[in-house]
Amino acid sequence: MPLDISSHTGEKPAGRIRKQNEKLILTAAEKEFAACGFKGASMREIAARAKLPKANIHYYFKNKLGLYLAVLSDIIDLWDGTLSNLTTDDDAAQSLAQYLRKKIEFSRDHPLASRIFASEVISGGPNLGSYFTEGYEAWFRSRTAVFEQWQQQGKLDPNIIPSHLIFLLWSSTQHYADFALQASSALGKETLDEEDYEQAITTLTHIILKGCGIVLED
Amino acid sequence: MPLDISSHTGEKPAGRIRKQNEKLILTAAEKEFAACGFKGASMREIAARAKLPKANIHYYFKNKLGLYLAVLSDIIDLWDGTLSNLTTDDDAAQSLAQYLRKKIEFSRDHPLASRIFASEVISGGPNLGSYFTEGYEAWFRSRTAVFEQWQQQGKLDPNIIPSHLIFLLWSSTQHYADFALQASSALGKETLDEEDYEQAITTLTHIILKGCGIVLED
DNA sequence: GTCTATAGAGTGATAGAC
DNA sequence: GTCTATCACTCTATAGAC
Repeated sequence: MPLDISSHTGEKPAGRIRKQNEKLILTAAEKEFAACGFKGASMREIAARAKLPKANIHYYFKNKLGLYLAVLSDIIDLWDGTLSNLTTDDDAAQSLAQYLRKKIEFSRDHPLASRIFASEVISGGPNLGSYFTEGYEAWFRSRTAVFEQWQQQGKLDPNIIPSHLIFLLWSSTQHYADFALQASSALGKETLDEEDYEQAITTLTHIILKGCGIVLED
Repeated sequence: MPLDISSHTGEKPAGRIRKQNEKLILTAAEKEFAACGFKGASMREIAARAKLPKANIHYYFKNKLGLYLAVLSDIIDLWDGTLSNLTTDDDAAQSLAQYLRKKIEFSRDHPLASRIFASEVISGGPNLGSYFTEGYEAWFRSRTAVFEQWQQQGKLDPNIIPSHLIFLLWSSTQHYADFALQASSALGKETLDEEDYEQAITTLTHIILKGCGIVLED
């Protein structure tokens, strides 16, 4: 049971209950949206998963889209702060290796988040609003710029097209969340275990760093 | 208009109409299932896309699941015959390069198929029946065996774990179908063009072959 | 083979008692 | 803040006229 810190933060008990229930609902919604997509998800099922009456969901969240966007924005917040952290100053080898590890650990620890985002993009992003239109290209260019500088400094194979390298970093790591069912089935397991994730990190890091003409000293 | 060959094949005109309508419905269903997932898709919308009355869909296909499975089995048929074609006899460099090209061209030419399969796996594969359970592990092992033989013959870096290399081949190529929206947005385009796909093939081939310790002579 | 009309279950959302 | 009861709508699927 978590420690009650409401008397220290000045929150009303009511606010505490609100946060608890919102958390319950968000967790339930995450599972349902990951399993069924936005259109396929049902508020009835979310309520059942949260073990709350259906009307309570509508008390805390305006409607289905509002709940979905709340889940999705949490996910996008998590997304930021990984690739955005890459800067030119960093050591190319260390940076790439760390990025691959972080993303695979993210796939292991937040598979539902990754799947909801993937479902949304696959279905054409009808609920992403202006996420991909406003400033996305500019942000992406600031990311490719880091790789271009590394290329100019001779730290990265100049034959590689940075944008496609980024797509490779994304796809190869997210795969362990989105296609975990296929991967575990292929390996003859119920779920991927710690060793599988470590082997994924090792193999991906090896192939991509070597393929990019980078040597990681240990 | 396609040439009428029914008098040569012995098909009844009725059979011809059946095939035409089934094709219309399957094409419409493919778009709808890719955009909404299985649960989110609606037979009403599929009928509208096919420009047929809703009841006609049920005349040609038993129910929603039957139609979905028809679409999905077409997709899985397409899937086979790519990785399955890899054999030990082949030249490792040529084989991998060809595989990457084939899969990216597949992502370009059949993005909807890739997305439907991805949606199904992401949502936990509730409609895949025994696809992942019966013989899938054995089939996958026969695929990793090819890479292991290459390793024993010194054609492939022994540090690489074959199963994770296969996951990398899958993920990096399918990404161009499933995440086409994100990729095109990042590049500031409406859709990916021929040059993008060529650059994807070039970059992926370069990184993966070099990363695997394989040199592709041209 | 085609298509209208509709049954019957499930959907998101809300009013109103507690 | 909670939750039952219900509304209006959409869903899949089918019966039955043409």
